[in-house]
Amino acid sequence: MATHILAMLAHAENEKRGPVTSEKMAESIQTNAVVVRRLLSELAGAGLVASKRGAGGGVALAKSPRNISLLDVYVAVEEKDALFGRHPSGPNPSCPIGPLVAAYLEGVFGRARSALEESLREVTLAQMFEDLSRRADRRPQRKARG
Amino acid sequence: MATHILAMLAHAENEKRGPVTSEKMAESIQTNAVVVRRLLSELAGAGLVASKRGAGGGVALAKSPRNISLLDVYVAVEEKDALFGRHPSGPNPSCPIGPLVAAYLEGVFGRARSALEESLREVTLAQMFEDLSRRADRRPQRKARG
DNA sequence: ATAAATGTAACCACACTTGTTTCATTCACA
DNA sequence: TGTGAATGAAACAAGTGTGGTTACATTTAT
Repeated sequence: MATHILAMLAHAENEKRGPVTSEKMAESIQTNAVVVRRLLSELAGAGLVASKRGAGGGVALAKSPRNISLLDVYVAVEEKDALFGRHPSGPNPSCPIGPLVAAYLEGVFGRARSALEESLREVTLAQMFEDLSRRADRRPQRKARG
Repeated sequence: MATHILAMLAHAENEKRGPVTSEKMAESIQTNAVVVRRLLSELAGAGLVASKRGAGGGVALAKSPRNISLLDVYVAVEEKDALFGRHPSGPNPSCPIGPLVAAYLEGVFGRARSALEESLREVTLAQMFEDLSRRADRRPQRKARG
């Protein structure tokens, strides 16, 4: 959803329209405006978007889409949770291998996470937007062009 | 937890002990025996463990630990969920880029997932067990050797 | 002033996971 | 053959996380 929002903002910027309201975006994403604003709040906290309050206000990208990577989005929105589950109970003194297994898996999944983040870092919003536009052009068989 | 269980089973096999009860394992993992059995049920469904019911029964590895990869475990236990969140609402006809963004991200995250699975495939239970044993040997400063 | 818009808090609904109890079933063994 | 040990599975409670909704304070252009 966050990526969808940013894609819309990039699109708006591309067409030199003004700031977009959370209402409009919620309509497009088919969710509630507050949900959008919750995400926007996280994105704003990461410096990716800037909002203008009051009438005629709305939200726009805070940086060039060339300077926003998917990693930025990922970190802003998803980074908080552990991504891979471990068992909740703490280490058991009677079983010394418990923490060892945990550490081992942490290593394996940690490397995978790093690789994921590397590949996300290499894709910018501008890049994705361009890819998407090209793909949309190459597929005119949609019933309505909206 | 599943990996912890399998490590214990590998350990039991290594010491030529009989099948291990879910009760014992629950004690070591510090959780309920039913929780262990739930995991064991998934692992058994994947052909990784075999259980013997009745008195003197328990669970043992169904294959050599050299033929069980961490990918097998991952697939057996975690594979069902999407691992990366997408928004739940279906595609919106009024916004043609929605599904495109979703597909794009699916591509990016799909590649990451493949890379993770590749790296998991290369680590066998036997390998991990050996690494862990060596690490445990090199760290004798634990209070009790349990 | 008024209307439009964000920002935020509170609450509900839903799903998922873990933990727990309970019961049926299976099997070894005396 | 009876008893106890063990798995298998169902049902339920509790905690957590997310999305949806309402409500309201705040800001701002007109």
